[in-house]
Amino acid sequence: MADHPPRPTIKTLSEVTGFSIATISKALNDSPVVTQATKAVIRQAAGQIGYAASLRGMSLRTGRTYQVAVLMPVASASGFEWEGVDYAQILSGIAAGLEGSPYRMSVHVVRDAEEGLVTARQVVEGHLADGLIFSGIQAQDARVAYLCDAGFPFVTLGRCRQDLTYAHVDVDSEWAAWAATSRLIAGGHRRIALINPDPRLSYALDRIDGFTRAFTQANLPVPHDLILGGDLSTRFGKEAALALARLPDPATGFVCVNESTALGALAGLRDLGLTIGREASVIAYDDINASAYFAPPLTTFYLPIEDLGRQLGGFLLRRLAGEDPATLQQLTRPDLVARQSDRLERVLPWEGNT
Amino acid sequence: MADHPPRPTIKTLSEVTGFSIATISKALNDSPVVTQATKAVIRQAAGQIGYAASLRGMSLRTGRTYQVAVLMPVASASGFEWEGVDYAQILSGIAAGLEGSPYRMSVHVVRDAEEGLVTARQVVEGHLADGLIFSGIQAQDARVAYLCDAGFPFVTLGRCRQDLTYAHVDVDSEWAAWAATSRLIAGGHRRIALINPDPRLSYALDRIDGFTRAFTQANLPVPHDLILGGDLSTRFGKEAALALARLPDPATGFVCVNESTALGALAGLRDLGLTIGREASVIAYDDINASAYFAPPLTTFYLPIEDLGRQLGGFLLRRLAGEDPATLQQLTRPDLVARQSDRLERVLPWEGNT
DNA sequence: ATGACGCTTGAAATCGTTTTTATTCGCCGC
DNA sequence: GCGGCGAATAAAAACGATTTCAAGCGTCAT
Repeated sequence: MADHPPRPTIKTLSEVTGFSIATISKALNDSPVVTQATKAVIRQAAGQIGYAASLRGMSLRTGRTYQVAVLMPVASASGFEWEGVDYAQILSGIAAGLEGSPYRMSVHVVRDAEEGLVTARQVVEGHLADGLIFSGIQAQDARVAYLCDAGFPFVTLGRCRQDLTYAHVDVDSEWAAWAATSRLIAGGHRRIALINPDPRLSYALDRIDGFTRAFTQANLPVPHDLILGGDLSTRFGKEAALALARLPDPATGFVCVNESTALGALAGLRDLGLTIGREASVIAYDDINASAYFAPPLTTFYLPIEDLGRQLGGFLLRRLAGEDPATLQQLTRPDLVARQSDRLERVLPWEGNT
Repeated sequence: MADHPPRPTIKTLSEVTGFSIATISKALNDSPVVTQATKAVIRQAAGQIGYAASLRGMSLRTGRTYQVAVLMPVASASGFEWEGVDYAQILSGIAAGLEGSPYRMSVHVVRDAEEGLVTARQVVEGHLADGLIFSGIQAQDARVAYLCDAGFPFVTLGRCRQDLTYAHVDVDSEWAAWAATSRLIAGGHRRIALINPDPRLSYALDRIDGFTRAFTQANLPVPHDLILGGDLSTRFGKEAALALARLPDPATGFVCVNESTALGALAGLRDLGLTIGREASVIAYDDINASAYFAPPLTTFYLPIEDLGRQLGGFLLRRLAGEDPATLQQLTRPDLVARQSDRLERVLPWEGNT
């Protein structure tokens, strides 16, 4: 079809300006060995003919790719169930964090942590990218260990429980679970369920820790029998809530890992004829702002994941610039968004943070 | 940190086997000029030392990048509102469609169609990828026109209304809107609202067409005043439903563009004290299977978007292999998933498809 | 015997950069 | 007047592949 004029290379620029390609290269990379006057001339000419260095050529010579690889987990639930994680927002955040840099983002879909390790290996050994971002960190995470060992720049969303120094961004799940549980305890609940993700995930353990702390602080026994782990699907939320509300000593409060499980829990409790807010309460960690429209609107702990993505991108950029990973670690607490009743009849004031 | 042995290049392989790099290259690319015996030796050696061609080198020489660029629209609604489109599923599908090929996927976040055009230009002119995939097609779509003109391989999710031949995958929105509207008409509704996306989008027009056809087929006046376009957020769904249900001659049936607007509509109608299924009915196009858990569960038209993604990837691969775009066009009808009542008191049997 | 012709393989050019090393040139000091 | 030096630029090598073209070498016809 339509063929374009060949795009200018450094050679074109060399012919136009009369300087050698070596000088051009140095000038454009702002090397101190070339005079200001020359630089000015070359830059002007470059702008004139619309020269932009070929990433291919640069890449071959320098070994850098100017790409950042993101390992995107595919929904782990079967049958295209909604899992309530808007990964697109994370990607959007990462892209925003990368903005202004020459780095582009490539996405590798991975089904689970093992496949993530394989892909990470391919990226590192095949030099497919200069840095890596991934999430779904497990308590013992082989990917983190591998990348630390390989000395490859990466940032994770989540922290593993191994003693390794690496850049990461995380939600303070221990705190969030503690706060949610405490709130339900203050609301009069004693039988509180924790609807949790896959127990291999590091933040699943964090949430159990926070859940446990809330009970021990209140001098109450920890209802270990009410902790259930599964995928993040609405279906799991519903099944879990049904099972827990049908126990001989049923759960009345539900701390859900995210909005899709919370939606499921609401559906399950409704099916049992329970009135949410009176006979049962649901509280969730919220990342997509949908709980405000549930019936009833839910009290949640909210943290927009796009912000996390932006941090991930920014951290990786700084890591690529050589910054020490020990300084690139961040833990964020979500905000409480109090909505419809998450208390039982005996309503007590809630004590605030920390 | 730990430094690896340098990974083998074609030169290493040349030294190992004794053949020249030219022969190696041809052998590995299965060129007919090299004997089977030689090929076997070279392949064996390649496997032995774990040789994999450097994409960088290949890319520089051939001009191909072995990358597919995807333009991912960032949520158009402000404030991280949920828009009910799980773009990650689309990406996952695309990756699945690309599987087995050497192509990798790079994602470019775009805020709107104009930015999409700019990015498409960059991709084409900067040779950042060999093919392009994007969605959010407008009736008059500058990106489609540009890419057709440039002769650059691409596949879109959605069709524009210009007379251009290009590869695409689409949902039959006209049919879905017709079927949903007809179903509500058959259920006794006369004041039916269409909660639609941005009217510049091609499928927004398709939906209006289907909506209109349902009324004209039933010899009823088309309620043009009940067509509202906006973003895909739950907030918009709620606001639209509130406005439409408060009219002097209020809407009783609601055909929603997706599940997040439907969730909003339910919330709005609930706020007005209306009982869904009796005083008002909501029906939606469904892509993430969440409506089953709404209160009440919604009747929807369901099409898993991951399937669409897979088609997109597969089509692009065939397009890159030189296939005629005219043969790479597909229109899929979503499946009706009948759930809780979407009828008024006067219940009529629904007439089936077509 | 010799030249042409297949058939297989090798040498060299090429893609567009960066980086190392070499060259040019003016100037200063002795 | 000449060697040396510093500053600026140029030349050449390298990155890792593909592709064009040449070379070697039997075989066969003349």
